[in-house]
Amino acid sequence: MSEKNGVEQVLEENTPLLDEETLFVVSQTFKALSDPTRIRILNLLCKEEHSVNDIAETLNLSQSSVSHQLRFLKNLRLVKFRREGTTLYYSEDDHHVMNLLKQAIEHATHN
Amino acid sequence: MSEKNGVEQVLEENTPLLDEETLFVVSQTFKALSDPTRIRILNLLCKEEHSVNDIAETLNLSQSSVSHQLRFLKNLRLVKFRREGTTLYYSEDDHHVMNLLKQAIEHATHN
DNA sequence: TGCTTATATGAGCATATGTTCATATATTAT
DNA sequence: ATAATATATGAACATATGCTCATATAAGCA
Repeated sequence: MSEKNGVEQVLEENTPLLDEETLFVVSQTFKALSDPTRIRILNLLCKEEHSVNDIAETLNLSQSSVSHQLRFLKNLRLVKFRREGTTLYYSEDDHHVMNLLKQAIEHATHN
Repeated sequence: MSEKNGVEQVLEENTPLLDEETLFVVSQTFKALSDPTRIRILNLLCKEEHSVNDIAETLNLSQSSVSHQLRFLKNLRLVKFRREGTTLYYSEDDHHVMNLLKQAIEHATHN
């Protein structure tokens, strides 16, 4: 607080200021979870893999929109996919982030 | 997947589709955590309360920017404040959301 | 009351974001 | 090779977001 000077700031057991990279990673992670469409997609992939069209139909979204969002999630390595013919099956790829989502959903519903 | 029809969707032990309100609450929560400035502020308020100017100076942000973000966080009830003369001391007000942030920071740094 | 300090607020602006539309690419089957 | 199906992609557009600047408000003090 106001009575602290620089020396105390260093010596004290304190919450460290976050470095650029941590800040970037954390904000990116939460940004991925901050959009309703992506939340619905991740929630769907939570239990089992789904094809792009399947996701689109189940969630009433356009194929294009789903594909764009999956690219976004894939870039952050939150989802992965396997190919079977012309069909791509997407599934979750980050247990930890999925856990954050589950906690938030649990908290939002169970209250 | 594709072989499921509506009835099975209901009967099966399945990840339920999220309702509008849950979707809104969850996305709002993560949106709050998706901006570097807000993350830095919350990280600072994690341990102890801080005045607006203190936050601004510590994090090298403008007073206006901090005030705007604090209003945002206060609207979501993630922070609260107490007055002491002309000074407002802000502190955290949602242990659960703070926990999500800590987990993400932990994961980002400890990797 | 007037002055000072701390904080809040609104307008304006530049950038980011999410969607749609049209089209491209890729795989399989004929 | 051609057609059909599944998915990806880029441009365009509307809206959201976060910052700054100027100014308002609010509390304490001379």
